[in-house]
Amino acid sequence: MSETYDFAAIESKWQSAWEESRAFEAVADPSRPKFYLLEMYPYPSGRIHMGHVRNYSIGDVISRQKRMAGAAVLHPIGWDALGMPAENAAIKHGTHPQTWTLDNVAHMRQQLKRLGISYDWDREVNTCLPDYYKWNQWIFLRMLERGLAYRKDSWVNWCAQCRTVLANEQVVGGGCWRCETPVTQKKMEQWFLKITDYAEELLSGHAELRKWPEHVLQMQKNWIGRSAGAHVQFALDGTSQTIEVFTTRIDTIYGATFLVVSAEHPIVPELVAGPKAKELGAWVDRTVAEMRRRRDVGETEKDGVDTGKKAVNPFTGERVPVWIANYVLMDYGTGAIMGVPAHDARDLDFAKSYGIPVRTVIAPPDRAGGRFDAEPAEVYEEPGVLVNSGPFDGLASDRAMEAMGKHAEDKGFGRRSTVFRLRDWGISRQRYWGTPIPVVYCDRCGVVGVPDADLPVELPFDVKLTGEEGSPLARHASFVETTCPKCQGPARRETDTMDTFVDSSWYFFRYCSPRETELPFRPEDAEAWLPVDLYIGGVEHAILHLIYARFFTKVLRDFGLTEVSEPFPHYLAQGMVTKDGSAMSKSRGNIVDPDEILERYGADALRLFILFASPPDKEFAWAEEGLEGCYRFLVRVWTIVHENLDLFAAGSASAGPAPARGPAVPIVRKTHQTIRKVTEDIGVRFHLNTAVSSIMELYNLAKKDRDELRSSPEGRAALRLALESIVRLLSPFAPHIAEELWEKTGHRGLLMQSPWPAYDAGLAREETVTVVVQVDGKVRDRFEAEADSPEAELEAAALARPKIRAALGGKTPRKVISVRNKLVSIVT
RNA sequence: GGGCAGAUGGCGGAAUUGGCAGACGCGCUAGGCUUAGGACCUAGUUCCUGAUGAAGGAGUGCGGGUUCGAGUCCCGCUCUGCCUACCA
Repeated sequence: MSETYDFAAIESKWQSAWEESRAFEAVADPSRPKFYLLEMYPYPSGRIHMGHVRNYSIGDVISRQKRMAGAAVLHPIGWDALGMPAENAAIKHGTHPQTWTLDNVAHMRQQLKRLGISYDWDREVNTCLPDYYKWNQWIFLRMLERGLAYRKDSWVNWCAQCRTVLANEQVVGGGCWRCETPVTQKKMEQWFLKITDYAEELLSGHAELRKWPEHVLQMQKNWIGRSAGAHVQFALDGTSQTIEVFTTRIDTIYGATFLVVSAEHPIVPELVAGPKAKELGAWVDRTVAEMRRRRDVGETEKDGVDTGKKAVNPFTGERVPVWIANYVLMDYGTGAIMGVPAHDARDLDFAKSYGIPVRTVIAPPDRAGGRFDAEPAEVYEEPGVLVNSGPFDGLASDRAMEAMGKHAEDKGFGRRSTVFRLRDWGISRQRYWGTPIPVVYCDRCGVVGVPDADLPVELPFDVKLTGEEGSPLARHASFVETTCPKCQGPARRETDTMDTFVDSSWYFFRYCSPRETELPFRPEDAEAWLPVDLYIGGVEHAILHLIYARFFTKVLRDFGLTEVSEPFPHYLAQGMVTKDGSAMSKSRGNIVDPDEILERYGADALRLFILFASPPDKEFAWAEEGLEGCYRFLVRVWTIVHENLDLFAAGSASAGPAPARGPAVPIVRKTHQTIRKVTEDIGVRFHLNTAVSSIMELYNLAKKDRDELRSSPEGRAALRLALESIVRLLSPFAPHIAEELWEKTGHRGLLMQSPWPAYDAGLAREETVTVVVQVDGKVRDRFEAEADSPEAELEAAALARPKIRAALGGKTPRKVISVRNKLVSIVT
């Protein structure tokens, strides 16, 4: 009798219906609460993968539910469309990066539509198009004007064979990915953004991010790496030079038995000068090369040379040897440290290898005043009490740091200070498929920003991409040759392009005014939608993307374009998609292609399964059997609704007031409980898996009781209510089948545009509860009691139970704990 | 080395505030329906003892602790995953 569940026909039918009625359009409406739901936009690599399906399904459930619950929802999508893979594909297949990218976008857009994700496609942005990247350039120019963008020398990976710069991921085992030539380091002038100006605020802003996962905040905190300490100058003996060190433990300075400068430190040439210059110079060259090569490989053996030079400890006047070593980083602190082997494991490691003396200056607090080992074998890194430290003896570490910092300031050889691990953001990329950095170089005027009126600086289409011979733009004469906007004389364009993280640092603003032509976005649109109410995406972007986006937001705020300081007050870090115990990836060959699943089971089943199998923030393990289970559930819902279509026939009113007695009571109660649970699970807890299971429970009860229910008018009304509720509650998860059943049951208008079901707390209330009775911690009996019965009544009832009397065996309870609606616990 | 997260049946997971451990789904078992089915329906399914039942005991990685009561809180471990890594 009932027609079969033809998901393919149903899904395309409703996708068209939604599109025709513009049901996903975001319309700001001051009379309704706004809800900006954002998922991380994808890189158009060619096909949607399961990670995307998961990310976007989670977001879609929440946005659909919010929309039904009355919010004005902004749920946009776009494409992170610039970047290296397009260029690599172009080199490999001889296509143009733009062709390749736009083809991919077209395919992936169809895939997302086929999944039924409720995006406002009118707001789609594509970062590889000039009307988007123009605004990268505009923002860059404003930063340039304020000194937030600047040039400095920096190292890049260089392949001498291909004569080109390589990105880190193009360096494979220290060699070029294409020709395996060993990669060397080359110094080039590059553009940087001054994110360090915002280091303190990026850290203090965490206070507002109460709805971020703790571990993500911790990761960002480590990345920013704030350390309070002091800068101290050591005079280089026999010269007027000083070497400045940074230390977080100035209290240990009496234990400094040597000084170490990084092999990359600018003072190195001076230090190696002298009789052994040749030998030392060679060591330095070798070490620098080694350090650069090993930069991303972990810890290496500590290696160093004694320069023979001495530095003077300003606290003690003591002359200590100056070493050059491979374990001191140039780009942290000052590139020089004081070596305190007794209280720093790395320094001790180094001192032991070279026979440098070790001197204890901090005693553990519990042994202060006692004996201490002058030449300890073990490092003591904790705070303690100063010994061997002249006038500072007896002070606790924290007090000493203050006193000694102040002493250094008073004497003028140091200062208390804070350093950050965070470094300025190098955005120059020597590649084609990126946003051209909008400056020109004029021999007369120097570095000149391109005037706003000349934006965008467009990427020339006619380029040859070979992967060799430097940047493609640098070889493109008509791009490079230009005139200076200031003096009209001949000038050269900058040929570097921007890091694609620039694009993603503000795209969520662009969604608010996607077609704006005067500004990156209209402040009033940003005001209407931002901040993003919920941001969902993989934790792999927890550091870089999320810090850069927070940085850009603060910069845009300082430009006066927005009032918002934190763009994402709520971030949901979605878990990995795995199969057979490891992450789905091409290299592991355990990919499941969403297209194939859509073909066999449809979008609703796929969405339902991916949401049901685990909570959004946990790992999700793919299992085909589980998917089949969800598919079968949809078939069962389809079937039970069809078998009871007569209940929805014209004239039969919607379920009236629930009967107070009789067989309909349990299903009515369960229905209201389910509505409550699903509403909370989606809107408050984000536990979409338990929302689905509670809908299944409601189905199971309806199924079990259906024959009995159908035998009375009250029962029929209750069954109808239950079935209708299942359809409505299911609609954010499996929207197509829900629309179809909504229509089949005689409703007019789109389900997704009808109100979210409301529950009645009174009808959801259980009349009786099961009370557990424990004797000495063991459950001995349970009984039904009226809900909210007073504790004294429960206690009396429990003590009267035959099983409990047996368990007590005549003993008198010493203590009875009674908890309303829960249990009675008897202690003898 | 540092940081973080996690560990619950055969599997994915549930238990929201310290109060019935194992919801829901998968898988499996038995039965029904069927020419047949990997479809559908019914019942069962943490483990152990118990012929079945009744009943009892054990049980949330390991070892302690707090509590009338611990998957949940505290202390100490083990293992797994992720991130980070000479950051002075």
